[in-house]
Amino acid sequence: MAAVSSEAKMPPRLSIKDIAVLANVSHPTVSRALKGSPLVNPETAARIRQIAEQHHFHVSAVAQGLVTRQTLAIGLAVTSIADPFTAEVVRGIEENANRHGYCVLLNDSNADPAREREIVRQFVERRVDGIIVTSSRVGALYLPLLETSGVPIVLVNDQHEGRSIHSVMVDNRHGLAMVLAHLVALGHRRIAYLGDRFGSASDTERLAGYRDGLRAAGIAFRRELIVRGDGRAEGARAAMDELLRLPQRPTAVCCYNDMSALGALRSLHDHDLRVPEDLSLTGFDDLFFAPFMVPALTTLRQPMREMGRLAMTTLLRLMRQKSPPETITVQPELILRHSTGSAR
Amino acid sequence: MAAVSSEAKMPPRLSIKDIAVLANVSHPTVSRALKGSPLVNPETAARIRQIAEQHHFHVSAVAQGLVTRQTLAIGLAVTSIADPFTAEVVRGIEENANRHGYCVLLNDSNADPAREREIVRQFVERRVDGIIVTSSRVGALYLPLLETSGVPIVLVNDQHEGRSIHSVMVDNRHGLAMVLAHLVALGHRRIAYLGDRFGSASDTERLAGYRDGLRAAGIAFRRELIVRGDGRAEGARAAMDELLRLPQRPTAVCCYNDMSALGALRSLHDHDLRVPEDLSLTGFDDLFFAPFMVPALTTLRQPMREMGRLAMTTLLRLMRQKSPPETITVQPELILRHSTGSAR
DNA sequence: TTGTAGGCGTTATCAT
DNA sequence: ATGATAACGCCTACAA
Repeated sequence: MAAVSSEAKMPPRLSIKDIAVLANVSHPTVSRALKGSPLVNPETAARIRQIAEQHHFHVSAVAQGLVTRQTLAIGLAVTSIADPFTAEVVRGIEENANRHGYCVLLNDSNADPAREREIVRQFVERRVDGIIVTSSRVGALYLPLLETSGVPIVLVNDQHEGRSIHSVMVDNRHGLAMVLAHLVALGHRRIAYLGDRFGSASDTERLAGYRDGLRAAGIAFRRELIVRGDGRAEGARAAMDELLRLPQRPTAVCCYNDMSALGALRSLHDHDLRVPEDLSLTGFDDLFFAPFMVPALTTLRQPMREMGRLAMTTLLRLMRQKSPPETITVQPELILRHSTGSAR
Repeated sequence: MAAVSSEAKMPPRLSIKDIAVLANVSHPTVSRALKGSPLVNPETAARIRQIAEQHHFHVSAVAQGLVTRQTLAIGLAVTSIADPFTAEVVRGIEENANRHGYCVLLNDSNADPAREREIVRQFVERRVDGIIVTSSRVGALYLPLLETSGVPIVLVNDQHEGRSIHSVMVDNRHGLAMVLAHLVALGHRRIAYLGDRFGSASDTERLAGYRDGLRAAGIAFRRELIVRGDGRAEGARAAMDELLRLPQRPTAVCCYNDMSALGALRSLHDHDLRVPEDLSLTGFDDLFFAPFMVPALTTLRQPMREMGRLAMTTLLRLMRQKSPPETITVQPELILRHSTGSAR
């Protein structure tokens, strides 16, 4: 019967040995020539490269990895690449990694801690030189793995309380305090916080900043002004609906992030409320759509790409030489646009 | 002077041989046990696994890759991971890849064709088992590489004219024709197209669909109703400004994509024009923010995640057995929301 | 069921 | 400047 094989006449993968015989030299020489070692005659080097090229030869990074014991690859675990915030951070990491000759192994945990652990395990199996995890809930759990495998790990926006691991994050607390100060200056006193419901550290910290702001202005904290969305538009919309059912509604609402503000704004429009005339609204992140919302959103800019770069820079240093855990905190910047105005 | 070395007492990486002596068996046995081979005594297998675990041993995927000649990794080159459309596609790919035991090597070309080529070269060097490229401008250029390296490639939304390579794409032309039909049914006759300026195939095809729609309705094509943005909000905003300077402005505007619609809407608001009362607006993609725009955007939904899955499924098949180039076309779905209404 | 031997494609360490 | 030779850590016959 006819063979079903599809590898018809797949040219048998070449190795430096093949190139070596073609060039009439030994394979170590080919190896040297191909990586531009100075200890090889320029002419023969050129000839070797010429031959390699015309045979479409590419050295095997996996063989290299085996002997050099470094793969020049880093593992990157994210909670959701479809999240614009994450995507920007990834961009910064990727860019920086590439510039330094590293490749990025991307894995999406879909916000599942168990899956996240599995991913990290796979990373060490693949012998990545370093690992970055964004918005991890289980950051601390990596410590043992880190110890035994020796693979350095850096976290971006660690969501676990109590850090004992390298990480870069934004100053959530101070950020929200700034927002509050802004709102208070506009005359607001009845200010709500539309948060997240998953008990992430960022939410906790932002809420703390909110309370700091209240305290600084001598405004009493009122439990009914705290509602919980899910960090995304749909959940925030519902949370805002809830807020609007209050006997006396707030004059300003601080959202956990821009995604939430997007959903909240939808709710306000549906209730025929005008922003900022009837109610002021703020976000956090400054995602690409913030300036295009109607009205343009006042928010806290998080230097997302820069944070990615920073994480990678930290990792590069760690891969070179390990050092004690350190958390880098970057400051958010208050971007004033048109969703906030004087209190009525 | 004190040593600066940081590799203090890094436990010397274990290999199956080490586990072998610890378990008093030969290394092939360890190898078998660790991958659950049925040809090893269950008890010894358990013992071996136990030992491996307590020593935090993880087999080296790179060594495996060297001998099995497959890395169980695929290369994924994107034009920009920060683009929400791309991010969704990546999600679908990643998800599907993982389910089948594959890892994803992500690279962002930043829309630079030269960089894209370099990335693909690096992929073959790293011996990925397959490659996916999104929105490639130079798809056809991969053909030779594909031939010589034997690495299968699948394109998502190939932007190059004349396909001779595996790819999955959306039916751009039919999509825009549907939008036109919708608008025409609402009584619009003066309909503009706000496109992209980079000569991508999607833009060309969508424009063709626009003209199809015009023709079907017996409406003459008018050059002045075609303006060019850049596929993103800012460029589209400027393009819309331009459109509004026309002596007689259109009653409806079809945007190249949702990002463009976002920018266009901003411009309309700045000109105190109401949507859809004064002007109808449509997008393409149905990104997450479309339902949250004010008014919610009527647009063509592209099954982004599904397209990613599809691309991966195709690649999986190709990695198993190569087959002649085939382009899979998916249909977009018209999502009616509130940015379109009757012509005045 | 288990062990032995050889090789996957490089780099590294010696010589020459 | 170049070559032999030995790893790197695993898998796959094949033999026992």
